[in-house]
Amino acid sequence: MNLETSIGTIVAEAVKTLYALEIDANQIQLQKTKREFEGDLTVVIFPFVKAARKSPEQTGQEIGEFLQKNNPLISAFNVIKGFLNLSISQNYWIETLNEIHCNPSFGTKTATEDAKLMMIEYSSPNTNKPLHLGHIRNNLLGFSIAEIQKANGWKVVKTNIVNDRGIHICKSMLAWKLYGNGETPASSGLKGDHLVGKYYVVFDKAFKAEIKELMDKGLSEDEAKKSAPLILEAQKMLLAWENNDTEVRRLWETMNGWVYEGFDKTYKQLGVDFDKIYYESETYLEGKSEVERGEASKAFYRREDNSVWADLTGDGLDEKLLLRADGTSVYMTQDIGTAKLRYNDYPINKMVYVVGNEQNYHFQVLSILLDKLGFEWGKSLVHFSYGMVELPEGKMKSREGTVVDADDLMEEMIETARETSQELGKLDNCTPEEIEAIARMVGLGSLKYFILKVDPRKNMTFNPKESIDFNGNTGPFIQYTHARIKSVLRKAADQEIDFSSLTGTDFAISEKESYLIQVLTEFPAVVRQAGEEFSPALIANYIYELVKEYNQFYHDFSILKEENQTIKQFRLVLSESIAATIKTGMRLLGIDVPERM
RNA sequence: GGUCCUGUAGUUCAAUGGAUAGAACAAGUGUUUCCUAAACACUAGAUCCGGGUUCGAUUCCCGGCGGGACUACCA
Repeated sequence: MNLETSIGTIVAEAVKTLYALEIDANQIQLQKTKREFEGDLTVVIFPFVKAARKSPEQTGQEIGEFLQKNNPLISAFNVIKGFLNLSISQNYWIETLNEIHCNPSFGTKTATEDAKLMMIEYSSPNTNKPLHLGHIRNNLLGFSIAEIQKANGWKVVKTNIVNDRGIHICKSMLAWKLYGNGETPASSGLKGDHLVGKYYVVFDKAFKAEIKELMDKGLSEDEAKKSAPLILEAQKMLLAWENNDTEVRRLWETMNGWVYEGFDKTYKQLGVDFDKIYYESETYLEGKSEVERGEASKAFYRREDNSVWADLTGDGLDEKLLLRADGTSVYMTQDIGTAKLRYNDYPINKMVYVVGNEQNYHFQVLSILLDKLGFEWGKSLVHFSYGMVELPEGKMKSREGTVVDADDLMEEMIETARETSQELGKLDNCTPEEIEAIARMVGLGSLKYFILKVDPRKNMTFNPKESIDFNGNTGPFIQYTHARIKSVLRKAADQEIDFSSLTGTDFAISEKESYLIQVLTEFPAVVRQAGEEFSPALIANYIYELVKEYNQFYHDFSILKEENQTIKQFRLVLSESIAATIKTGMRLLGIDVPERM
């Protein structure tokens, strides 16, 4: 039984005995005592004052006396206004630390044989442009959520759906064919995804020029967009693709191959991966046949122009197109097919889509459509809807060239970390490989922490110039603390001090130390909550608090110079437990922590 | 127009309905013969406006005002 439950139970007992008030133990409001007051844990008294028919102060006093008499864990108490502050005995904290220290998987669970399976879709790139800052948030959130759910005992399958077909893909193919002169990643030195992205932009420019020309000739903008030779050519190419035209298919495979090679590098650098990748080119046909099945079962209907629609007005939404008049599929069609295939492939208990909040409507509709098609899991899809990353000047727009490229950004962060390390001169006796590995850990740690510490549901601002920070509430601050603890532990090991466990428990510790243990004990609950709320930010903020507290301790107390051997051992055990928790917590965020930096 | 999200120091972020709204960066100042100063300490600075519910509201409800997203035979 943990501390909260045991205190909750005894408080419930107290109010029952004193005031004949029946209250459930987990309804008791408990909170960590604020720093400026004496105590560890606080009971909020206000809910009992009515039944007690006494002042909050008096009620608190009575409950406090009851608790102290009946629970040896409570060493002292005080009442301020309606708050009963309890001090917990030092022995409790010391023994708790020992338990934490002995538990290598503290805070996390491992999936059992019969654990439920969660599939998490994230990343979902288009093969016509390189990944940018928005994708970074998506990838980091998806990966971290997967780690967090695993730590909560789920089996997790990480999946990626690649938008590898469609008119937009044909655009870059066409531009390459027309203007590329056979350029390849090898011949140009460009990363594959960047090369293809370049031709997507080339297409857009040429297309715009054609539109302007046509408009100058008197066409309306809409007419111009529909009749520009380039777009007609792209549509022809899509049709050829759908008809398995050998030449088009070969070009498609070649260019997508370049892109995948590029994406793989980016994913690897970012430290994310997938267990199963789906491609829209392999799922869209399934979607089409599902829509046709839905039409046959009258869930959907066909219009005179031969297009297929779902009427969602009964659900408070509009009508939704599912197949175009020419029979080709749309985004929604493909997502239906992909969902079905996934449930065929895996015994999914929970399906989670990590997709930006701009697609809230899409997923609302998807869920309803799958339900209408008779899939009992349709309504249970979870859209993990996260906020956009904005730049100080507003939203990123690829066409206006204001996107922050993922590869460039990561490289920049690593370079800055490299320079900082060099300036501080702390790695002078490390090998070049070690220095490089640390620069990478710190640079990426800074970026990842910056993104993940923010509540995922909120939009966030990224300032390329100012957001790169290695001081304060940042990844490197946490990494630094870990490295510093490790350094102390190495020295202790050199001196052959045994800190494998506490040999005694009968000694006095400071408030700072017992507080640190208290913060440590919260870790499992934070991991659980982060899983329930899909929020890596909770873990990030928790670790920051732990680290900040530890740094104060480190500054004010000596570890290796402490003369009392028992206390020295205690501080080493405490430090090692904190280092382990930092490492576990950061691992849940997908951030590595170095042994030295 | 409709639906949804959002508004906290100069800036970027915190705060299960609880005590004097926390941090970090930026500004100003101090701490290194001492386990890593990428640290620690100090100073100054904020809940968009108006109602309501409550013993208590940044949080919940209603109404304004501001910002954003969606509302495509694009994905």
